[in-house]
Amino acid sequence: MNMVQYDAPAIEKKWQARWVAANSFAASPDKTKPKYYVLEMFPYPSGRIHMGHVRNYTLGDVVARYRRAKGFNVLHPMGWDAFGLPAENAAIERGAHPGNWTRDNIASMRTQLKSMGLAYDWGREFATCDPNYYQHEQLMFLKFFEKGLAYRKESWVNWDPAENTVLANEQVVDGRGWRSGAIVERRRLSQWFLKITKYADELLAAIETLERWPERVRLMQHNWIGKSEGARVKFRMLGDTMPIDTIEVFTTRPDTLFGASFIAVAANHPLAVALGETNQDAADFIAECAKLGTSEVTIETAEKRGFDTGLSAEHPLLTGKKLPVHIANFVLMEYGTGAIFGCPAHDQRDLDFAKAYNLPVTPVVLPPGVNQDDFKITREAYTGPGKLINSGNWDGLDIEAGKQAAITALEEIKVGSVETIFRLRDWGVSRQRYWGCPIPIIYCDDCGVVPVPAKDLPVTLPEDVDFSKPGNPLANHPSWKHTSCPSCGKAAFREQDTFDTFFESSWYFLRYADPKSAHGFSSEAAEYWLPVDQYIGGVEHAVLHLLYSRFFTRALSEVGYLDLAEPFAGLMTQGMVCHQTYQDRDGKWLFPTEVIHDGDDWRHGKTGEAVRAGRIEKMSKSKRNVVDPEIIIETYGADTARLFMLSDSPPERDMEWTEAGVQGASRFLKRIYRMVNDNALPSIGTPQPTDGEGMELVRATHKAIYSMSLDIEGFRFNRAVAQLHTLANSISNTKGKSPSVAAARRFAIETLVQLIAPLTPHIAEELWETLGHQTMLANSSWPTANESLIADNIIEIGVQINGKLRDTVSLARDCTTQEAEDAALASPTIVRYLENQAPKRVIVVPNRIINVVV
RNA sequence: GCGGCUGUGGCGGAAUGGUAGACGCGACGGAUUCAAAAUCCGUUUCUGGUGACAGAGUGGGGGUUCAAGUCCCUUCAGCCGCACCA
Repeated sequence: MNMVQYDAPAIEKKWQARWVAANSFAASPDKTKPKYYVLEMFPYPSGRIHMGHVRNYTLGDVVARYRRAKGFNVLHPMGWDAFGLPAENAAIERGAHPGNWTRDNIASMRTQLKSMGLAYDWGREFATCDPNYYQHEQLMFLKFFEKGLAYRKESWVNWDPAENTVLANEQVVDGRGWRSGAIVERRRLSQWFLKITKYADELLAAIETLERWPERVRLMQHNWIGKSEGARVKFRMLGDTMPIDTIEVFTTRPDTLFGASFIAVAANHPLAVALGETNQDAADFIAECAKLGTSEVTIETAEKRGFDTGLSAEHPLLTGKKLPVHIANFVLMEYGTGAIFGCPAHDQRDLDFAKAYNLPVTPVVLPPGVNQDDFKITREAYTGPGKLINSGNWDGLDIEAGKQAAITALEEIKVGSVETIFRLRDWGVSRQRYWGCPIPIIYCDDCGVVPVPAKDLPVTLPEDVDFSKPGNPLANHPSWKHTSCPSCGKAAFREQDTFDTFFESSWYFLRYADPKSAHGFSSEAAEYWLPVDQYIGGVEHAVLHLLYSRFFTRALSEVGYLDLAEPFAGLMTQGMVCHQTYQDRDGKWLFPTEVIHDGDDWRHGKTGEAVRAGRIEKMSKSKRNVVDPEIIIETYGADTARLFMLSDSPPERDMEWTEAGVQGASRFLKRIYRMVNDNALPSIGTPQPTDGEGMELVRATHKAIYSMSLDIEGFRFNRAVAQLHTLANSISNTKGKSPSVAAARRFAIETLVQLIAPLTPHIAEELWETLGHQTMLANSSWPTANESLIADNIIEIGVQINGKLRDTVSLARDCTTQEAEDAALASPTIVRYLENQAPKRVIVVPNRIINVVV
């Protein structure tokens, strides 16, 4: 027997080199072929790949290789989301230039990715920090600006007074700067915004069309956009000394207007601000609200608190009825108009507030089946359906009719109108950072905001920057910001902010379609390749990245780049890679490599001390429950790592990385390797048997092709792997030595190698070559199942009595109902159970089940 | 608080309303070996029984159906998202 060892590293290097030599995975320029665009979310070049990347890219690679084998022109690109904060941190901490640091990281991660054997078209690779990339988004921005899709306004930022810099939200920990520990202040700065709210309705409505998106992502986007339909109502202030003469409120319940018992405004509402200037008590209360707002814990437990301004407003429909005006801590300036009318009977927050401040509670909606005299609101507001009461001539209307009546009445006297508002805010894209795409704007004392002319693009980042001083290096740079006004020629300043890095990732999938284009991408290329047929990545991008990309596609269409609404036709969100955690006696986290498994106990590999094995959690550096993909690939090979990634858990669910699981995957590959190398097989093309044991193996093979194809298309990779095991078992269990069985064995083994190729491509190519083939599997087509061979002729059917399984009978497939019934009733077991009673009814579901009802 | 997802052997997980537990991991028994690793064969949902077999079983309770892990109602637990959104 020929005992060849499975040498994964050697095999993997060999085939990776051959794929490169043959340029196997370049997308074809032939646009007459049906296309398939598979995309995995491109990585931030942190320096090393982690298991999450391995899972993500393995999933994408299976899809890409499968579609290629199915005859599609596949686009499967890879690149780098290369701007971002970690590069600046490295610069500050280690003195590395962000550009060099990023490019070094890209180089090492590219090497790591290549060792995984991913079928990428590397010819399309780019990094978003390259001016060749970001210059195009500068032009896009200018076009957005022309169309009013980009604008400038004042907005709040987190300001670290110690570092003299702006912090991102995630850099603020418990109200303090993460590095300095200084208490963060809020400051107003002029910033750039993209008008995503213009598309709020469209982005919401089009969620319906995203049929191949996970329901939960669609829901999250739905909630994020947060559409509320209601009315805007004006309340006239009473008295002459008012800072403002009307308060506008937004409500989704205009039908409860007669239940209004107070008006409440946010602490930063213009009325409150005006009052705070003259009234010390009001100012104190406002200051208190501002303080509370910063900590999240207090929001959860905060009681409803208010400040009675002593002012009042008039009810718009009840002349003379006065409503007291309060400043309330639960009213948000950012939502609606920053003011509400309180209807305590039908809103829990209003009720809590009314009880705290002794305000009247008037029920105006009567639940069905309740007597009005018995209906009292005590602890809980009633928000359910019912008929209006205490509401003048609206009494008796249901809620919907009441809303209509209210709007009509308010419109008639011009104090209100229909209003729809969204939770979605415009996208603030300014970042006070160096390592990002410069915003191509010039500020001139005379001409104001002047776009950089297209001919002057790109506005590139200066390389010679100084991170030793606090603040933004772009602002500190001696010369970069100084320029002349494109319109009048006078000395002027450049915008010193850069774009949010979500800007780059909002169109990179378009760039891949045409990565060398001088215009970002050509509309012809986009028209052929887009939308992305299958997008794969983590669910953490369910809202921001995916929503911004959907917006960008629409905005780019509006300014003439392309004609497309939705960028991603199919989306798959993968689960996290988890691992058990380990702690030593002192509670210090230990790496899995430091720990050895000793019977049921864990010990420290070096000290022998007992180790506490903890929860299985998402791999994270802080808990040290990480496994380095590079070491796995060196030890077992990329194919083993890929196979294990796919084997156990469905892709959208979290998976647990275990040593036993890796070994299981490795064992299976070795088994297949032996199967090919240790079996004396007849030559290619030996005719297949038509009966006997060989025929059974042929059938099993066709079943495997059929099921495996469906499983890959349905993202059931764990089942696809199970199909491969089943086929391998069938091959092993077929013992016959006759030529016909041997021919069947060759067919089955060849097919097994073809089927496993998208999952573990290197070993598949190697074995394909061992089997005598001259061509590469990378260029071979997917096997076709002969469906007529899939169904067995004799099938085992369960026989139930009153729905309980009692026996099985063998029947010819597609036999008549009568034959099935007769066979069932002839079964000795069934006869025994029937005890001479005649069955009441016999239900026969052909080829499935027989149920005898007694 | 609101919304969503998930609960199936020791474990990961399979099951178009139709024979629950495919496939794998682990465990146990056996073969091979001087021995071990590797490999091969077998057993493995639980309870009772040597056994044929019987009973129970998909978080709990109820319902629809000839038939429910699957559909409906209800309840519990875990996870995720949003969160004073008017």
